[in-house]
Amino acid sequence: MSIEFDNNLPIYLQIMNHIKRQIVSGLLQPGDKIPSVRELAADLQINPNTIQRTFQELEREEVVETKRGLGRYVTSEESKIMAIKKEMAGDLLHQFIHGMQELGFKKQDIVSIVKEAVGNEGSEGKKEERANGHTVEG
Amino acid sequence: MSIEFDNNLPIYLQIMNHIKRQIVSGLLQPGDKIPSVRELAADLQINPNTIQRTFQELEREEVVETKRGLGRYVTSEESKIMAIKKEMAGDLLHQFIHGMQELGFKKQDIVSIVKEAVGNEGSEGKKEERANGHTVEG
Amino acid sequence: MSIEFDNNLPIYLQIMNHIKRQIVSGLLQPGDKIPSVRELAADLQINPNTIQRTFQELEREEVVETKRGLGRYVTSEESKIMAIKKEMAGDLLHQFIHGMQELGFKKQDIVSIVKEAVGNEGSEGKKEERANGHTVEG
Amino acid sequence: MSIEFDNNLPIYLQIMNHIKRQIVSGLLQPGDKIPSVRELAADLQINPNTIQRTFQELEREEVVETKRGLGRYVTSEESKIMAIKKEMAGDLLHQFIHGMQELGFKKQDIVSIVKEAVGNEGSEGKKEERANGHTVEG
DNA sequence: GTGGTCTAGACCACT
DNA sequence: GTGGTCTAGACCACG
Repeated sequence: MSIEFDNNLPIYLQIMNHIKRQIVSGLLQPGDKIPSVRELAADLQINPNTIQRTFQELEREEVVETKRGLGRYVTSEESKIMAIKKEMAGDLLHQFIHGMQELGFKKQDIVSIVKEAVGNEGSEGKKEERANGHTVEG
Repeated sequence: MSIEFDNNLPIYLQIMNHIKRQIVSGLLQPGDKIPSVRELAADLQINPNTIQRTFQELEREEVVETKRGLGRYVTSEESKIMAIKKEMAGDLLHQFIHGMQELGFKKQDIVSIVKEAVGNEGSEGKKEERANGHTVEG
Repeated sequence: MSIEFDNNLPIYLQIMNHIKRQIVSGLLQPGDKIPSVRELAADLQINPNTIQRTFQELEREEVVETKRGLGRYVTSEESKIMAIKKEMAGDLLHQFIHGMQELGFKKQDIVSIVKEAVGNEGSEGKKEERANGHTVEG
Repeated sequence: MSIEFDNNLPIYLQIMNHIKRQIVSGLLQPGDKIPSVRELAADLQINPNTIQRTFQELEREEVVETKRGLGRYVTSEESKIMAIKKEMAGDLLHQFIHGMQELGFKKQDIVSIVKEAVGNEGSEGKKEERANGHTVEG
């Protein structure tokens, strides 16, 4: 596990999202044990306090649950996980479409840009090569 | 001009993005004068120093230029503006597709979700209700 | 650490240059921790915000890097430091030679003036007395 | 006449220096008439107030003198001009040598760098190409 | 403890 | 009027 951190967002939020994505995508299954604070802190080179905060928040959102003395586990309520998946997907979708429209793109532009992009984005590519060459009316 | 501010992101960054969107979408044309620090500060009820920082960063990105004693102006290099549009669109696109893939969506899912969404999103809707239109299997 | 401040140039720029010189000359080594904002502010009797700005600019130039919650460190990329050394030396050189030529000095004059100067400048001397050693015909 | 302005220094100072250099280098001779405020302002696209200030300062330094109703003229005291030349050259020299030493260059390095530079700098070259290829111990 | 942001209010240089 | 800088002091997030 490794994360590229973005300085404009609190680290604990970034780790939270990372874990939520792992759960939602099935990489972490309901009921799975998640790493301990110390373990994850060492792994990510992050202060344990920050990890602690991450887990607190995840618990508040009922994404993970603590079994005293045993460790922390992904919630086994699959409906909860589905709800999170919908929420996260909805956020991404809205942010994208709304953002593109603010940049002046029409709905049709957006669809075709996405179509084109999923064709190319099989291999990840460096951050700088992202803004690929399709041209749209100014 | 009015902006809904979101915590978690510095105000100066939000105003920066807002102005960049106005430029990229054509609402502010190349060579246009942009509001003065004091004017915008009063308008948005934000401290002038924060606006100053906003403009300073925009200048660093060569989006606006200062004419001493006269005010600030949108860059007249249209190629620069096009580059920013591409960059911002590319960022949105990457963030969306990458994010959706991390959530476990396949490329075809993504395309169809977008298609469906642009059909419904004529009316904006509150932030929380927006993910409801389409169903996704786990 | 103490700096003689010159008006006409912003303080934050003077401190920036001072730190860059310390790095380039080896006084601060790659990877070294640099003083904290509050520490340096107290040390130089300068407002912390001004120091903050100094460091922010140094970071933008990739001369220092921030470790969240830990402090700021001199970049460990030595090639970056060499590049800055070259840039700063090149600036000084250009400014000097260009300036002298604008004053009407020929290339040979410039070389001999420098030769003569390095001979005498072992002792520093006050700022005003320094141009007396050599005579130049109008 | 045209000047590249540097944003970190007041414009009137930059114009002052420019004129002083023209005088010192002989481009403007003792007793020559200098352009009027309006003329120079139009020429440089600068606010007349700024030019006015420039001339005031030059007069304070006795570099130019006003003949009422006739215009402004370069001082005819050649000794004054020589003094300015010495002062400006001394400033340049000190700034250069002192600066290079702060960067960690030894006196011998400085001399050889200058020697090398005057060999190449016959043609002016863009600002970026300045930091030429000679390598010096780290 | 660290840096990051924001507010409030001031002074300056330039047009 | 404009932007640029600086001070003073506050709050927050992170470790």
